[in-house]
Amino acid sequence: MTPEALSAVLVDILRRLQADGFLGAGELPTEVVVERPKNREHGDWATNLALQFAGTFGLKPRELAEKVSELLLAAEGVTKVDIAGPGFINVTVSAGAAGEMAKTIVELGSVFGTGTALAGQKLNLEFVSANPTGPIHLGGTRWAAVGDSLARILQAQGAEVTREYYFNDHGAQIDRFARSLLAAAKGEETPEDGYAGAYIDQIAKQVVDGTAVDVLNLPEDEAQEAFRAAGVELMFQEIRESLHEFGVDFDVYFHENSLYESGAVEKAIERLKAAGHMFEQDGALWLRTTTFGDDRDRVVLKSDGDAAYIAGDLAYYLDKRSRGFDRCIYMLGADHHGYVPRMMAMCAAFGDEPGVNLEILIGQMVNLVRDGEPVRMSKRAGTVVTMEDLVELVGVDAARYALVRSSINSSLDVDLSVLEKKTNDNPVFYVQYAHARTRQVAVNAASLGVERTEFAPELLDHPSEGELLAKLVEFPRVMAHAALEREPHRVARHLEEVAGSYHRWYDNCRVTPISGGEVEAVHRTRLWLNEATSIVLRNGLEVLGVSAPERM
RNA sequence: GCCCCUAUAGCUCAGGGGAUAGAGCGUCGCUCUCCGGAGGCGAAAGCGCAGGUUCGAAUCCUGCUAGGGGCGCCA
Repeated sequence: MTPEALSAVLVDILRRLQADGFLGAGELPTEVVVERPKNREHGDWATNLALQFAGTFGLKPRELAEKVSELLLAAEGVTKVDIAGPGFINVTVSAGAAGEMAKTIVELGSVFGTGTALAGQKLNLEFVSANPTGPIHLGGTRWAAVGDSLARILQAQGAEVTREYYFNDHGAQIDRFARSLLAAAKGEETPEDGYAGAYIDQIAKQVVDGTAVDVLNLPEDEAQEAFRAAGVELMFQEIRESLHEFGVDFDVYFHENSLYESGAVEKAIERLKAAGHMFEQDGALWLRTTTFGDDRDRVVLKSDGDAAYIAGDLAYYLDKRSRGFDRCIYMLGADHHGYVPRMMAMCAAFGDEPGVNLEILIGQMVNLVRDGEPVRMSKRAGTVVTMEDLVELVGVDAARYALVRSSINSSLDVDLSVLEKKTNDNPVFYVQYAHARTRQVAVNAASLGVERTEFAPELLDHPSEGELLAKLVEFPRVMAHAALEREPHRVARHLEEVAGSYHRWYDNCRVTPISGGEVEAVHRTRLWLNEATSIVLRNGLEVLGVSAPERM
């Protein structure tokens, strides 16, 4: 029995009580909260409906609870109903009713855990968007892991999702990057405000080697342009490759520069002018973001005529909307949170609804730690950790899992000393091991002639089976919740619980008979449960971008 | 000064207003007669402080303290 089914039964009971006159006039809920009690001894499911709705009908919670309990006890599959505390209703279902889910899950297979919570929505999810002036660092790596998993989770709820990377190949930083490359190629010192590091030397060399003309002897500005064009392209390729190795492939790599070349920036500005949201002051053109709650207005075109960074964002947002995205989700690092009010103001200035058409997720920083002591990331000290470094140290699975299993609202500490030891104290192994175990149990079962030829759910009556089933049944709700709240870490945490329940079950209930024993119905039935667990772990790991190994 | 995030076990982190606050790692015991011990069982150990709302607060609100981040005609 699923919690949804139980909820429906309870709603029906309330309706009957109202029809009978036990409940007076009042609005009935269309669904009620059915939860798994923390304490297993309280039953399989619990509902607080009596506490929630008794007041509506002028009853005491316990009065309502008792009446509901009476009727609930008659429902199919329900074996016991208790009232606890102020009015909780605890429900125990028969082993058969609970066990039935094992078969349902197996039959649903990869579909189990998907839903329709976001059906029909066309979402644009922009994440990483790291500048093409260097490799992706630890912070960007976190957004890659979280963003990609979120995309998968949103898709599993029926949303049409486009993964997008905004490529800032316009502006002063790119000029600095180009000057740095040129200086490196000439063997000169890194310019002030420039970029340094082994990768700069490498790319500089690649540009020199890959260009037909003698770039080093071109006039300064032409040489810089040559290094800009070729260097950005090389950096771009490198970033794309790193992401691909990490299991993250974007549908769209959007080039900021294209917005200027196509005239989209001017059009966006014209539109805001026409709407009366722009004004000139001190020789610059401003967007009056204070109209929409920002704490100060923002310059769009600087007094020297150059565009400020936000100019590109205006055009970019309009571009996304014109491509049919109902909702544009941006993932930004905490160092850019101050950008949120002006973005929301921009959204409103275009006549859209902030928080709906434009949604911004702020992720906190990743800190580097060594032996418990914070380490400042510094190129000079050699403590910069890139996506590639992390993958090399711990592998994609462990890296992605570690980065996705925490809420983005919390800053994350990554301990270098732990990574360097390549220890196995990462929870990903706990989950992966459970999956591998389900597969090996299946292999073993097959070799001993245990098959899923029959299914007698009432035999799944061990407490550890009830616990495991309850965890498996919760999976679709966890997935839906993760999608709606944009919180992929919930899936990882749930898998850890499933793995724990599975391990406990494994220690208590054998799928294959001990040597010499007969294969019985209970073994064949347990094989269904083993398979159901396998499916949940696999489906969950899939959306996290982590492999589900057959063996480890 | 203003804005955002955070404060939960020795460490890293979970905890959609509900019952006895959880996991991994670490520490200390126990557990292999047969499906993988990368497992299981048990123990010690915790909600920063002070108010408020509520039948009920780790969760919501206010203040304080501490930590991280941000407040450009930079990107």
